[in-house]
Order: sequence, then structure tokens, then C-alpha cells
Amino acid sequence: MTVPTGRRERKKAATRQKIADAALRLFLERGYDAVGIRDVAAEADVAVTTLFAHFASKEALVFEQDRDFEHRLTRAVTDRAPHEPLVPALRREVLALVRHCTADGAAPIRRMVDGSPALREYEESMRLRHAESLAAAIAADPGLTQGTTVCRTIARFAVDAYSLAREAPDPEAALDEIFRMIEAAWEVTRPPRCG
Amino acid sequence: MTVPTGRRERKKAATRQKIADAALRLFLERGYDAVGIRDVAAEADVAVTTLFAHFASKEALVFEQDRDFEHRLTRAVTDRAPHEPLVPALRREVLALVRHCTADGAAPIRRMVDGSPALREYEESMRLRHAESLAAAIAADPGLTQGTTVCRTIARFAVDAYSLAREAPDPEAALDEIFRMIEAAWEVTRPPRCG
DNA sequence: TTTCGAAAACCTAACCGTTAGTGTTACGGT
DNA sequence: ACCGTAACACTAACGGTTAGGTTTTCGAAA
Repeated sequence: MTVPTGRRERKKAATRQKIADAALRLFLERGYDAVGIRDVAAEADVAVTTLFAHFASKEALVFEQDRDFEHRLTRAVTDRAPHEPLVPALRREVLALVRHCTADGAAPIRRMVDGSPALREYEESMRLRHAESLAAAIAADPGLTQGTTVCRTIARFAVDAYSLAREAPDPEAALDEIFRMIEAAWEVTRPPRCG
Repeated sequence: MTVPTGRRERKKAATRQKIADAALRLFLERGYDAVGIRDVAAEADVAVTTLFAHFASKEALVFEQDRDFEHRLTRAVTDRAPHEPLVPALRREVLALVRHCTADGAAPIRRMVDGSPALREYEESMRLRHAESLAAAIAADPGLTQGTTVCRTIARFAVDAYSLAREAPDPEAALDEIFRMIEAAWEVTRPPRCG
């Protein structure tokens, strides 16, 4: 029950990293579909079972970089300045995420993902899970009184904004447009108040 | 180039139906995961390759009934009364779809789908495809001037409404709530006009 | 009616992601 | 120094899916 801070953990992390690196290298080199799990395992000098001990699926190998996506979304809600309205905080974070994934460095990976239906499907389903976490974070905000349905809806809309904006010709302009809509959707859920 | 209305088509449709029936029967009887593709093919007295000539995947077997979902959504837009506003037409159709799938008869299938991550994932990704078709239908409406991003956004929101409402304790009340939000989102996209 | 092209179905054998079962090694706490 | 266990390895399989090539069945033109 002690704090686990030893060589064991470092080795584990190193193995994981070695697998992810090998996978990405091979995928970008030969294409996602042309590379088998056994190839990746061999390249990383690791048993297939070990690979699956670190990654739940072949697709998960591709989204190693996105691991903090979910966390960043929920933190944008929970860690925002006191009394800062929800939607602008969401907008700011989603904008950062969109910028991050439309940066030049991420282009080859994006091309790979867009080229594989399996990867696109996996990503969308991952985002839906993120939306659920986000909904929970919103629902837990003591400053908000909206019901579960509204929270889940806004969370889903925010994640939609991310994927829609990413695919638009001008991502940032699209994000502006979508968040104007989300803002309006959120406004009509406020409890009636005078003024 | 003649009109294909012969026995051939009937036999093909019959085979497809036979496979779908066998699949659903076995799935409901033993559970989705406990039934293999080879079992279904044997039960339908058909070769495995034939099965995959009719259905793209194992999951597709489950959603045979939903085949018109996409079509109904787009028709709700294209076939609505002249000058009928978009969002209420969408709302009406989504409500009908929600009612249809929360009906008592569909309960065993719903339970099966909810119990299998693979099926849930497949369904969500299917709905996203439907949202794309819906977006195209909306964008093609000559009475509307909104851009592609807005159309895709509203389409996505409408499909979200379907899946969120379905999972809510009171689906119809949830749908009301969500469509109030969608209506507001849509309103702010109108070109500025006096009155 | 006969003939012929093509669609539909068949069979076999594999491919590939994934998992179970079972050891083996290396670390961390006692 | 010792033991429990987490990490890794190896083999063999399972289950969805596809490739390859053959046979059957229909539709229509000759």
C-alpha cells in the first residue's frame, strides 16, 4: 500500500511508450491497415499479449496522444474561475483542442485517421464517452441548477462542436458559429428570472 | 436494362429476410455474444459468405428494422408542407422515431443492444452517418440560406436529441426540453431581419 | 426453345484482432 | 534473504471477415 514510485513503474511506462512509438512509426510508414498487431509487437520487441495488456485495441494505439482530452474538458468546467459562465469556458477549451489537432504536426496522423473507417468510428465513440464525463462534471457544478438531460445535451453539443469544427475548411470560424448556437441553446434553459 | 421485377429479386429478398429472422431469433434466445456468425448462417441454412453478401457485419444484423431511419429523417425535411419551419418538422419526426423505439415490442432488442458495447458503438456510428444525410437534405432546402456548418450542426443536434431522449427516464419530456434548446440554436442562425 | 451472361449462392481456407491458459522473470516490501 | 505479485512471454485458439474459385439459377436475347 506504499506510494509506488519505483523502477517497476518506470519500466512499465517505458514498455508502453516503446509500443506506442513503434506502432505510430509503422502506421505512418506503411499505412494503418497494412500493419498487423503482430508487426507492431515484433517492432517493439514485445509479446502480443503484452501489447494488449497496455492497449485495449489496435485503434487505441493511434490515440495515445489524445489521452488527456477527456480530462481537459472536465477540468475546463470544474477549474474555471468562480462565477465564470459555463459556455465561454467550454468554448475556450474546445478552441484550444481544435487548434491542437489541426496543427501542422498532427497532419499525418489526421490523414491516417480520416483514411480508415475503423479509426473514425473508434474516435467518435471515444468522444461520446468524453461527452458523458463532461456531462457529469457539468451536472456536479453547484452553481448550476439544470437537470441531467440539459447537462448531457450541452456536453454532447460541445463535443459535436469539436468534431464538426475540425472538419470544416475554417475550423475557428466554424467553432464561433457553432458556439453561438450552443450559447443560445444554453440560455433558454436558465430558470426564469426577472432582468 | 429492363425493370427488374422477377423471381430473382424476390428470392434475394427472401434470403436476406431469412437470415435476419434467424439472427434475431438466435440473438434473443441465447444472447448476442453467445451466437456466432456460423451459427446464424447454419440456422438460416446459408453459407457464411452469403450472409456477408447481404449484411456488412454481425452488428448490421441487429439493425435490420432501423433501415428506414435515415430515409424518414431526410423525408421529414424534404417532404414537409411548404413554408413549414424546419425545426418543428424535425421535432415531429424524431418524436415519432423515439416513440417507435421505446414501444414495448422493441424492449428486448433495446436490452440486447444496451448490453453489448459493440452494438452500442455500431449504432452511434450509424446515427452519425444518418446525421450527414440529414445535413445534406437541410442544406439542399431552397428556402434556407444557412451555411454548411450550421446545417451539419443542426442535423447532429437532432440526432443527438434522438439518442439522448431515448435514454432518459421520460423520453418525451426530455425530447421537449432538448428541442427547445435546438430551436433556440436554430433561431440565432437566421439572417438578421426586422420583425 | 435454346443459349448465354451474369447474379446469387456455395465451399474451403485462410487472415487478423483478440483472449485464455500457463509459465517465467524481476521487482518491492518485509 | 524471502515471498508475493506485477509484468512479460509463449502457445494455441476463438470469432468475425475476406479471398479464391466453383456451381446453380434466373432473365432475356437469338
